[in-house]
Amino acid sequence: MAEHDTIRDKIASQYAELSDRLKVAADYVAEHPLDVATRSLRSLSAASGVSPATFSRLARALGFSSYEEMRELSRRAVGNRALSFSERAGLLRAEARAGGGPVSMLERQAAACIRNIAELEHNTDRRRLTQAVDLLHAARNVVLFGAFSSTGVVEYMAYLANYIAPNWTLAGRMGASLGAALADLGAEDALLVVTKTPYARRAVVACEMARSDGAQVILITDSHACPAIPHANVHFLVPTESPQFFSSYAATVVLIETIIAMLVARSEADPSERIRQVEQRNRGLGEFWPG
Amino acid sequence: MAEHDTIRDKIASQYAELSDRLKVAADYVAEHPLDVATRSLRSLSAASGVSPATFSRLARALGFSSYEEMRELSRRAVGNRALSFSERAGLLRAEARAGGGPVSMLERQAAACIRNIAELEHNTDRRRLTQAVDLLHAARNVVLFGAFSSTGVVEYMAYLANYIAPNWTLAGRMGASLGAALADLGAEDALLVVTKTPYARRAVVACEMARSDGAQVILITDSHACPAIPHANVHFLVPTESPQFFSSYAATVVLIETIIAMLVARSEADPSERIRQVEQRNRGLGEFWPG
DNA sequence: CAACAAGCGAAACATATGTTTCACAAGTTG
DNA sequence: CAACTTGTGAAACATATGTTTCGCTTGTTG
Repeated sequence: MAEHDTIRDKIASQYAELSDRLKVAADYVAEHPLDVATRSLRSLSAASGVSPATFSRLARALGFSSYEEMRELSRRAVGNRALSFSERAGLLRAEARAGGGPVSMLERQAAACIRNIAELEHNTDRRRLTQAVDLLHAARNVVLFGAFSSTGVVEYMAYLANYIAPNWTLAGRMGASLGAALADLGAEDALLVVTKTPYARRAVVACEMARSDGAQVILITDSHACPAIPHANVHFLVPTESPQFFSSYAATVVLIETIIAMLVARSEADPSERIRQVEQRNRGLGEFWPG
Repeated sequence: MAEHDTIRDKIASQYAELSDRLKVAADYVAEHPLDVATRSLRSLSAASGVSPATFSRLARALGFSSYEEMRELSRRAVGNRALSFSERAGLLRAEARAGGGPVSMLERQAAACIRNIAELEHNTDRRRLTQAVDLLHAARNVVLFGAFSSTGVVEYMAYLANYIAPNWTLAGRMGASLGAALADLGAEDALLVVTKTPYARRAVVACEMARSDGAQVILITDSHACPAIPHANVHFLVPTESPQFFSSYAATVVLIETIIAMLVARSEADPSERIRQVEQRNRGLGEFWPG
C-alpha cells in the first residue's frame, strides 16, 4: 500500500489516525472533491463549518506538504471524470486495440451488469411488481427459498426483510428441513423463490407444493424455460448476461432491493423505528463497532 | 440566443467582437475550462502566455461583471461533465423528469445502482484489483467473512469460488466459530472481509487478528471511515448510494463477480472442467431439475 | 506629419488566501 | 491538584490574486 492515487484513498488510509475535527474535514473533502479543486479554502470553511486552519492541518495530516498539494489531487479526481466522455472513449478504443486483451475485466463486468439492470428496468411490468408486493404485504407468513448460487441473495433479502416484517422466514437454512417450512404454508401465506440455471430441484418442487397448498408463489428466475414458472402466481425474468462462466446476480439484487423498498413504502408503520430498535439492540450486544 | 448556458456559448457569441489578443485568451479559456475553474488567473497567464490583465478584460468583454463570474461558469461546466458519465446510463433523465410524478421505485433503484456501478468502474484502481487477485491466487487458504447485511453476498462469493478453488472457506457460518477459522490463518493465507455501515465488530476484529498473524487481508467496504481499513493490505471502497433506508449491494456484487472472473482467468486449470464435474455430481444426486 | 484612438503589458493597488501563531479548553498523567 | 499533552478556533501574518492605472506601441484619420 505504498501508492495512493486518489484523495479518497489517501483519506481512507489515514482516517483512523485523524482527530474528530479532522475527520469532519476529511469527510467533507471526500464528498466534495469538485469544491475542493474549485473553491478557495475559506469558501470550503464557510460551507462546511470547519475552520480554515483545520483544513490546512488536514492536508499535513494526510501527508501533503501543503493544502495546495491536496487540492492538486482533487483537481486530478475531477479531471479524470471530466475526461470520461470523449477522451475516455478514445482511451478505451486505444486500450482495446492495444492487444485485444487488456480491456479490464472490471470494465466488461460493469458494462454487462449495467445493461442487465437497464434491461430489467425496461422489461419489468410495473403492475406485476405491484401485484407481487401486494401479495407479500398481505401474507400472514412469507417463506424465502434459494439454493446453490441463489442462497446468498435470498439470505440478503431475508436480512433486509427482518427490518420491516417479523413474519418472514428463510427456508432450508443450514440444512434445516425445507419440508417443515413448507408444511406450515397455507392459503394466507406466500413463498418467494429465487432460482437460476441450472434450476435446483428443491426450488421447483417447493413452488409446486406451495401452490398446491394454495399459497401465493412469487418466483424470480432467469429464463422463460424455468420449470417452476407454471407453479408461480407471479414470476419475474431477470437478465443475467455476463462475460463469465457464471451468470450475474447484480440485476437480481436490484429487483430484490426494489421489492423491499416498495414494501417499506407500503407499510403504514414507520420502518425507521424498527430499524432503530434492531440496531440499538445489536449495539447493546456489542455487535457493532462504535461509530 | 438570448441565454448562454456555457462559457463556450458565451465565447462563441462574442468572439467576432474580440480583439486579437482577447481571441487568444478566449481560445485558451474555451479549451481549458477545467484549468479556468481550478487554477488561478495568474497560473493561466503563465501557462498560456497571455497577460493577467487580458484575462481580466476578457471576462468583461464577454459580459461578466468579473473574472470570478466567468470562472463560476467554468466550474459548472466541469461539474456537469462529472455527472455525465452516469448520464450515459440514460436512466438519469427519467429520474430528473420525475419532478414529482409517479416514477416507479424500480426506476429509482435501477438508476441509483447503475450510477454506483459506473462509479465503481471509474474509481477502482486496476492495479489494486490485480494485487488483490494475486493475493487470493497465491494464498494457501482463503477465508471469507461477512456479517449482518453482508452475509449474503459473501456466501454468494464462496459459492462461486468453490467452482474454481477448493481452498476457500466461509467463516462464521451457521454460528460456527469465527475464531476457529482465524486461528488457522498464517502468513500464507488470506482473509477477505465484506462489511458495511454499521460495521460489525467481528468483521473489524477479524481483520485486525488476521493481520497481526501475518495473513493477507482484503477488505471490501463502503466508506473511508471503516475502522478495518488500517488492518487491510488491500481495500476497496464500493459505492452504495440508494434512495432507500438500506444501502445497495449491487455494485458490491459486481466487484465480487469481477474478482472471481479475474481468478478464473488467472488459474491455469480450465475451470469449466471442474464446473462440469460439480454439476455432474449434483445432477447425479438429483439436485438439479433435469433440463 | 500631427492628432487621435485602441490595445496591450508592467507595475501598483487593494483584497483575499493559506499558514502560523497564540491562547484557551478538555483530557490525561504524575 | 498540578503539570503536561492534545486539539481547536480566532487572529495575525506573509503572500498570492484579480483589478486598475499608466505609459508605450501600433494603426488610423484629417
